[in-house]
Amino acid sequence: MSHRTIHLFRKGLRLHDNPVLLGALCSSAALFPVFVLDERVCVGALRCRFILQSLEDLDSRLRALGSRLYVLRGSTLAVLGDLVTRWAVTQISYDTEVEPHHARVEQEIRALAEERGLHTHTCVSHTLYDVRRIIQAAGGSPPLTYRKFLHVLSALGEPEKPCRDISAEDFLRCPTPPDHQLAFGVPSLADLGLEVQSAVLWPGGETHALQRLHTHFQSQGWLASFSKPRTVPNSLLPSTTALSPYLSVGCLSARTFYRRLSRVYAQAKNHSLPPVSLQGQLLWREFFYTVASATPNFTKMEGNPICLQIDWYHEPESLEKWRTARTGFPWIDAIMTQLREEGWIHHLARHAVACFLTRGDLWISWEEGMKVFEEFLLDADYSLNAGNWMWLSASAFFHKYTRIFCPVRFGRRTDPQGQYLRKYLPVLKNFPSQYIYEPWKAPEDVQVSAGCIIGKDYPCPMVCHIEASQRNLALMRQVRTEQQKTAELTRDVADDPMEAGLKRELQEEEELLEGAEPCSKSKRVSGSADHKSRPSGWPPEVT
DNA sequence: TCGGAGTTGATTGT
DNA sequence: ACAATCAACTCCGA
Repeated sequence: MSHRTIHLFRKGLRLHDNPVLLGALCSSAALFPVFVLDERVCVGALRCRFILQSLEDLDSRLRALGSRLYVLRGSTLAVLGDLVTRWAVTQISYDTEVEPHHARVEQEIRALAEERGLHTHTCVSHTLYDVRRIIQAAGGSPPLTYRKFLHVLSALGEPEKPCRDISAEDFLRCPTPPDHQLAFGVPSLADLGLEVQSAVLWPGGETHALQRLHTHFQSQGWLASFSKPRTVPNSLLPSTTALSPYLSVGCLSARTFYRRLSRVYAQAKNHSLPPVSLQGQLLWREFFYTVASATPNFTKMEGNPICLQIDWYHEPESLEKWRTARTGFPWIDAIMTQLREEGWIHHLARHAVACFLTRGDLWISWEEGMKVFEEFLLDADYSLNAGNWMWLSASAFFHKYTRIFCPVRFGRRTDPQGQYLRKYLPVLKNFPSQYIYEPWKAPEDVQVSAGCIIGKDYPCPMVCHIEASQRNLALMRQVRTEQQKTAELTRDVADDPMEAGLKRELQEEEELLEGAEPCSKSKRVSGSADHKSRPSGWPPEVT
């Protein structure tokens, strides 16, 4: 076969372990590497910068092999339809992705191919396994706990091996047509109307990804003994690999990383295991991809069958304080600052701010937090972001909601001097360590000599953590009791519709007596005024 | 119906 | 630093 092929890059911005591109090259006399920049690529400026850098890198790696990357703007389908005609294309290749937006585009591509009589070439290479195989092996529905997930995987065996790197020879039979003009170059951030002030800590691209990977593999002992809960959320340099941004756009292949870890484990006397090991982290990624692929409305609460239905508060001002690092809790604000400026924060730091926003303190929907993370995280990912937000808000997967992170003590445990806080919140840098996690408790003279008056130079804490978390705990208990009742009713309906009807009437009567609104469709705790009111005396007067 | 497990709490004591 | 204790929820399998 000698096709004229468009290889559509979406994720998978790499030339190592890229089986679809390799396969397409083998069957092509000409191949056009294409990336379509649509508005979804430019959600946040930091991430957009990262993606543009990744495209630049891909282009220069392709150039080294005698090819070029063609970057176009518009909708994928419209761009492809146009290029197919212009370049007399006979085949389109692309990685199969599971998230709804990408799946929709794939459907459109298949329809286009059908209409124009084109070949398509595709398979999965973003995850360790094709998650459809996992779901099949699990009997049709995804496992909702990690252990069960691992159990299902044990029946599937090891993930597929990464394929060989693509070399110049692979491109020999398909030279770049001479019409690669300025029009197909990678645009700058400014071209897209975006601007970023902060320095580049995580330069995008396969080259950087492989360099970072290489550096980590110099410390094989560290890789083998890696244990996630033991890593420190507030170290000044990442205590984990921080390869997630590269994995998220496929600058680094999860299969390559996994395989290389297997080799290290084989050499090590003993090594850590999932869930805490490094391979365990890749399997967490796989876990959330699997569940997300089989759950409708995975990034929403409503219509999401695995998500607890909660009447979260609608408090735009509180949300904005959290988003812009003005909660008054240095631990929370430092993390949000690192997130906004650098685009990467440690997993446990994500726990801290997510718990604070949702079930811990503010009782604001995890969807709001998810959107903020989507805007700022370099590694923002449809499945992982939503999955972890549901986890942390105890909406799904995780149920021990009585375990609430304390926004003062959690950070202090691993950084009692508050170095991390001083770095990201310089306004607090002169506070004595004793007060730096709760500066509002510092006497006036201490505040004066630190050059930072609480309530003026740095905000007062926006809530009383003890009171808020106790109130939220009670709310959560209520939600779950209500939901349990509904579940019982639903079960009864299946058993005995008549009796269940009676029971429901009785229950509604009860609720009317209590002054609660009967709500037959979905049981939610009412976010009534007494829950919403903040304790009067708070925030404390600044003396 | 009961007991054990669930990726990583907080506090207190050694 | 590590262990025991606290107080405690949901799900699942026996």
